[in-house]
Amino acid sequence: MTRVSTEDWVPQGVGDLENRAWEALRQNDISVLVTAGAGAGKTEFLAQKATYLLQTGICPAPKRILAISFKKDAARNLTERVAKRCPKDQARRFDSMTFDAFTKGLLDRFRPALPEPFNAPGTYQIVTPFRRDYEDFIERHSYHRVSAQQLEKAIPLADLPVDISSGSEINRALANYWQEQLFGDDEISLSFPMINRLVKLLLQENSYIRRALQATYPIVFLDEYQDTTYAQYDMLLTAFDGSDSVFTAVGDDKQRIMGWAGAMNDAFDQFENDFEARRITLLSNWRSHEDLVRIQHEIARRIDGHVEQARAQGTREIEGDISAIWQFRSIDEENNYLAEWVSREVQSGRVEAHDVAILVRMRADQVEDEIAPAFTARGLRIRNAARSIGEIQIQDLLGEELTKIFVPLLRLGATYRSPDNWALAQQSYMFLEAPDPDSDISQERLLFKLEAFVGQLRAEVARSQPAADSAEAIAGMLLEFIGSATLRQSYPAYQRERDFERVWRGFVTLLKECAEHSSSWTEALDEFEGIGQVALMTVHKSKGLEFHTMIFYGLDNQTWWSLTPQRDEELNTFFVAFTRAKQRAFFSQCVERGSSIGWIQQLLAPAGVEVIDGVNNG
DNA sequence: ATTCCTATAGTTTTT
DNA sequence: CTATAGGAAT
Repeated sequence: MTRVSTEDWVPQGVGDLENRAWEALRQNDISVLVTAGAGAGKTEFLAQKATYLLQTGICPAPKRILAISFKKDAARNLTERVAKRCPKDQARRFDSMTFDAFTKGLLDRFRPALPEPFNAPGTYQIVTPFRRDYEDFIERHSYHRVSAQQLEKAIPLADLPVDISSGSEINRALANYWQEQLFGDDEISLSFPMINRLVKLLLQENSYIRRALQATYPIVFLDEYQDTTYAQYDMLLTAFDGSDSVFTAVGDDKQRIMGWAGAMNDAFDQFENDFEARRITLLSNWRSHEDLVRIQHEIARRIDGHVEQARAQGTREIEGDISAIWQFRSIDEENNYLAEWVSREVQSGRVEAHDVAILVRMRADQVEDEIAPAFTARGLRIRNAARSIGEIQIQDLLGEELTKIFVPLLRLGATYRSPDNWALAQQSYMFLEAPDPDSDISQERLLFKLEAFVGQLRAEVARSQPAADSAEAIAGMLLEFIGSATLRQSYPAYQRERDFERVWRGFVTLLKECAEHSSSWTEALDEFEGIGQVALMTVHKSKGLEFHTMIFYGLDNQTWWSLTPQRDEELNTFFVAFTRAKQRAFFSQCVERGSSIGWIQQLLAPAGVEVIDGVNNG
């Protein structure tokens, strides 16, 4: 279709790229490793590179690009950016997904092709075993020389089938564990590391599937590469063994925060060796302004003595303090001050509530209970995106296709004129029903049906006050109209009943909850979508996100017990938190919870970050 | 039976 | 950093 020559191609939707980004973009015959600090636009770079490869025909139809991210947010973000920049038929050849979605997808399609006994028939459930579960298993079978931790660590590393010929106890325990997970219960129970091992086996044993995969994807992107686990990397090597596929990995060693979950220590060196990759470092920071970048550099230098100074490209829009450590005497004092401060900032119009994030080191649910009352008292709501609604977290639920289809319909039901939602509803309905493109009549008929349904929905919404019952009834209407069979056929992720139910139940539950404490349906929907709410999440969850103002809740030696100069990954976590801020980054510390962390204060002091008495300050 | 010492684990994610 | 377990010393 619309093909552009490589010389004529220009970046889409952004001003320009920095020189090194251009260089990395034009490396198409060899693999590249793009290292760049926070806010360098690594994701945008991948979106541009995908656009370039698709538009210039370097990735010609029917070949596709595979982009692998860690988080659903990130994967979706990439899809959306490419969709915005490319015509439909090109954007459709860009497959962006998480590592786990990629492996799970392969497993779901090819499970019967696995060798015995791993092709055991029947549905499976996904489990996330805790340390306790491994301990129970070990105790039940009396493996005296094996610890729960050993077993847990061994699962993602051991190739299948587990070799028990050596007679080592850990291998016998492993083999037995697999046996039990496959045949011990009515239903097969698999954890993500287990799915990874099954897919590795599948790809290793089945050259047909492997070759098909390689032929489909001559180009592979890896986002947040620094957090790739040994198991994931091993699976990738197997999948693309002997292929000519060209890899582009982007990442930042300073943001490596998943070591505890098995992320590689030497990911960058390994990649350079295995893929004969060229390493390119980007220097810009598009997210934060100069004054913040200067502070970030102090932390970055502490993590990596050789790090290059980033070039700040963001503009400072805020007067006064842009970073400080706020100290409080009691938790009450702290909560009230923070709520008051945020409320004042929102009311003065300096920042929108949803552009403020409260980050915590751990236990977001607990912190939510602690601070929410102070915010509610001032008319602000806290959104804990990681809160679980049944078996799904709010942030994941909001990104689901089901939500994207249902929410615009609900909006139409709750308002009279809403062209945007009308367009969205029409678009997804047409996609789901897939009418004959040549038949105007069938398209018109569908539009008519949709209009009639929205009419019914409006009547129902007008008739009922927002409440749990009415919310459930209205959600039921939606599902009946769209049809669960249609939904499940249209999206591979909903094919398994389990996967669909998990999302659907989460949707209904959250809608009910929001309806219960709202006085209008519009308000309920705003709450559902998190509009006008202050985000609360762990640092780990915030990876890859950005906010106008970041407040780190609890910079004390109890919540950060492991933040010591010896544990480098903890400093990385601190760095990730700090670099989420576009304009301002504050930290709160409270004597009631623990004492201050001297060396962090000393690290930040030269950059002008002061310790301030939180209450007498304003 | 009690106290005292030392070693160790805990947090954070992915459909 | 704290909480807790287990062993040694009282």
